[in-house]
Amino acid sequence: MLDMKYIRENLDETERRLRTRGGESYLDGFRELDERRRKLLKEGEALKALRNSVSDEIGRTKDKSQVQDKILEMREVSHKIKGLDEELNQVDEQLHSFLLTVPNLPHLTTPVGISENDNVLVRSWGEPRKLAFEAKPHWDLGEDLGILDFERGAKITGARFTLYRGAGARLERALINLMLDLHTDTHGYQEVLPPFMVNRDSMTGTGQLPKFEEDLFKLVDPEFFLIPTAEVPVTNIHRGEILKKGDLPIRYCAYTPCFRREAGSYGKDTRGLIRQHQFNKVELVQFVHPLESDAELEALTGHAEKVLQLLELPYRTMALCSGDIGFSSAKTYDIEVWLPGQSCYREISSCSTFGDFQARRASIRFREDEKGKPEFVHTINGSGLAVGRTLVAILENYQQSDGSVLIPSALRTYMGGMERITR
RNA sequence: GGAGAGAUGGCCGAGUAGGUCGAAGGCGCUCGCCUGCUAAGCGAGUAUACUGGGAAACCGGUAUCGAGGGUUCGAAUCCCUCUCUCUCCGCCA
Repeated sequence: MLDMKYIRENLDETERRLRTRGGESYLDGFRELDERRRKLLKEGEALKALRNSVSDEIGRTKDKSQVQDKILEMREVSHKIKGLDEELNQVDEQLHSFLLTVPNLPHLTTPVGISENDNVLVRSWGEPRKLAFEAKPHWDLGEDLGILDFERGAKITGARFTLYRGAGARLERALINLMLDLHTDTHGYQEVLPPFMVNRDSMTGTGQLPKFEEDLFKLVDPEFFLIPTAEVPVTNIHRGEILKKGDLPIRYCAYTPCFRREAGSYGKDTRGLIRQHQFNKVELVQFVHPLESDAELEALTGHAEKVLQLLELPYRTMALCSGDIGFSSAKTYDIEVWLPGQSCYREISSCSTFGDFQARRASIRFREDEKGKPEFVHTINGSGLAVGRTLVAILENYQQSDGSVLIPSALRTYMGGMERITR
């Protein structure tokens, strides 16, 4: 959520920056609602002040017969107040739900552009492997090796669900452990294991709701949502809290499964593990001082990249342009891993700073000093990494001409010493 | 699922025959005084949001005692609904 006062005072500038996201208009109607709200507020509060002081006087008068006329008068005033309050509540609600649907302002360093074609290459690491034979896509490798069972997954649940078996299941688990160990032991994150279902307030706090309900799996009674990313429960750990300056930065990492409806992507990536309704992810989440967020985003992105370096998987890091960043994001780096089976780079991590956008929605604040006013923290997060896609990258990059797959050396202890997956 | 208890400021905890309660008291914290170490003692301060005024320091108004609604001139206090927490029973990984 954007700061109402900031919008009020910088309406044109804000609108201009929002439009770099590609939409037509974002703030139509704000001015009218805002002015109407303040008018109603002023009127109602004046009447309440009157009522308070007269009621006080009535209370101090022993002989109530002397103040009968005032009681009657205040009855009228209260009636008026009630009407004004109702009107105000309506306007408030309109304004609030309006603000909840306005996306974040792009960061000043976010490249301006329309689509993913305008994203900017920041750096690349490793050489895309040239295999001496025809590379197989991971779905063929996985089925041939008997470690990925797409048919059974579809039978058990439906499309975009997969059954992992044997070394495949073990590899997924090994990756989760490798990532968690790296981030906790060397990058200084605290591991948390949050609930996988959250309530509406949590989804609103991080920005998934109210706008993107159709992307979520929802339970009806009680009304809970399956998390689409650990960002949601982990960021909401501190919803409604005022943190101490000394607490910052707070760094959490969490393994969770993620559940996404993938509405609107029918027919896209229908084969293999790339786009599933349920996938595993290790997520990095930080609560930082506003002055630190830019630097911490760089650091966090580096933490995610480190996983790929350990696994010796070639990747590149892209700065997403204003037209391609997500609703809540101010700035996003995507890390894309090279997939020889498909001869392309695919997103394996997305690292974003949200500025105070989520913190304002979720009311996560800190005090600069003991007596200071609470200020909003900045939140940043990123995948470190998407586990299923990492498994895909390993299968495709480490495949051998005989159809077997070598295990990257960093992963072997986690695989009980296994060096190669064979049929 | 059944029965009961409860939700007050950073924490603990008063306040329920409605008015002087944004809320006693204690702890914690901040600042000052005092004390030739640490400690103790004394004094003052110590919620948040919105809103009006002001360059600012700050001053005023309104709201908030789990959430929402109701009764009333007036509600932390009365009524209703909901949420959450705790205890006991049942069930269960």
